[in-house]
Order: sequence, then structure tokens, then C-alpha cells
Amino acid sequence: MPQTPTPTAVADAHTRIIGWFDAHARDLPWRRDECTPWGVMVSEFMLQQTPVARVLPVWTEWMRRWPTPADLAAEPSPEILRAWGRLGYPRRALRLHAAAQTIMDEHDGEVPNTAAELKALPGVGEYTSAAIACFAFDQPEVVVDTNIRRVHARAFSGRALPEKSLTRAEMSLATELMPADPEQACRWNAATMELGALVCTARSPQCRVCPVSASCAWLVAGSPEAHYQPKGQSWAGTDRQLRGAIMALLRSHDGGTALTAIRQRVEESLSPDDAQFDRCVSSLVADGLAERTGDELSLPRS
DNA sequence: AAAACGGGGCA
DNA sequence: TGCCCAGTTTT
Repeated sequence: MPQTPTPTAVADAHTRIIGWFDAHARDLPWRRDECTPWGVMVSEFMLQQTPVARVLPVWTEWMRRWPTPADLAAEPSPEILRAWGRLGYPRRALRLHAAAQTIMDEHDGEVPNTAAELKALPGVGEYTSAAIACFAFDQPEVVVDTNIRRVHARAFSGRALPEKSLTRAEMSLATELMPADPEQACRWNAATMELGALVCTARSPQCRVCPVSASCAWLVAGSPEAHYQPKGQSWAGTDRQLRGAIMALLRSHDGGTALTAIRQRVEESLSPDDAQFDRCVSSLVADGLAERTGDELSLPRS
């Protein structure tokens, strides 16, 4: 277990990383003062497992079309899934829609401002609840995402990568590292995340420009290799690939499409057997991502 | 604790 | 090709 860094070292890290953030933070629309809590919430849903660059245009379009929870909650058409486009994990769009409806039903149309209430919303877990509370409502919640975990692993624990899953020790460390001042705490969260996204990256960290390279435990230890081999997820031939291809087809049509036509179209690029095709159609319907009427499949109405 | 869940871009 | 990305939910 890593030792808790000394108070002096922690304060120095605060100064350096927040100072770096002041100079180098990206001007992202959901970080601007005029962005609403709803805008922050939409961004956090889209950013789950999806890089900033791909989220930007979709977020802008969503905020134009559905600027408040009420607007999204009242949207009955498949336009939600169509507007999600190719962001991936389209169940996030359904969960965001459901969350908007819960906000209407239980929170008077206002995004709740506590982590506990946020976490009760569909699609909002440990990270997202803390992030919205912190970034939209300036509450000093402990925010721990993949970027922050990696920065902590390197700068304070001397490891190339964080553990495979979030550990108690990581949460304790993140808690210890939080600045006492609430405003600084929120800035620290955003700054550490940004450092992980731009400098302390997974593949080729830019230690030459890192504000804490002088004290980085990993660098000081000689940049040791990761103690485990990351296990990537397969893609070619998987249900995920086929489900994605079917969803892309549904998004490109108004109304329904015959299952035989869908099968024919996906076979232009993929080679599913009958069992896989049926399984994927069924699971999409079960997930609420598609609707089956007779021999046709379509995007569902909400 | 582990698996399922998209998709694109870069080394 | 393999790996990674502001994770959550289900098993």
C-alpha cells in the first residue's frame, strides 16, 4: 500500500496541478460558466467510455434540441437514439431519457444537487454522481475516473497503471488528496482529470511537460512497467459488433425495416449465423433499443 | 468479482 | 491489431 504523501507534498501537488490547469485547460462548453447543470449532466453521460473529441458535436446538438430535462423527458420519438449517433453504448441515451423523466417526476424538473440524489437516477453511478455534484454544483465530492486513477497511481503510488478495478486504497488516497477548501477541491478534481487526459496519458505520457514530474513516484522509480497486462475486449464477430450494425441500420431509416432486409444488409460486412442474428435482435428488443412489429424492426418510441 | 455493453482513432 | 476512452448495470 502506498504511504500517504506528506502534507507538504500534497499542498505542492495542489499548487502545481491546479496551476497547470489554469494555463492549459481545454475550453470545453460544459465547463463554461453559462453551462447549466443539465448541460453538465448530459456531458457526463456522453463521456462515459467515450473520448471528448467524439462527444463535442453530439453534445452541442443535444443541448440545442433538448436544452432542459423537460425537453428531453417530453421527447417521444426515436430521435433520441438517432441523435445519439455513433457515440456507442446507446443504452446511455435511454438511461439519460429515463433520468430526465425521473427529474421531472421527483425533482420538479431541476437536476438534483446532491451526490446521493444524483446516484439514484438511471445511468448515474459512483463517478457520474460525484462529477455532476462537483462540476455543476461546486460540491467537494471525491471524483475518481480513469484519468484521475492513473495520475494517482503514477504520481503517488509509483505504478504505471492503476489496479484493474477501483480499490478501497485508491478511494482513500483520493480522499486524502482532496484540498480542504471546497472550491479548490472541485478545481483539483477537474485539474487532475485534465492532466490525465492531456499529459499523464495511458500510452505515451508527456512527462517532459508534466507539472509534477519532479516528485512523480513512478518517474522517480525509473518508470517501471505495469505489473499486469491489460486485457482488451474483442470486437470482430461479437454480438456487440452485430448489435451496433443493426442499430446503425435502424437509425438510417424512418419507420420499420424487414428483418430479412436487415439480415441481408448486415451480411454485406458481417457473417452472423442464424442463432447470433436472432439473439442480437432479441436482446436489442429486450434492452428497449429496438421494437419488433411482425417481421419488421424499428427504433422504439419512448 | 466478472461479464456485457459501441465505436473510432492512434501506435 | 491491440489498446484506450470523464462507467454503469447485471450476473
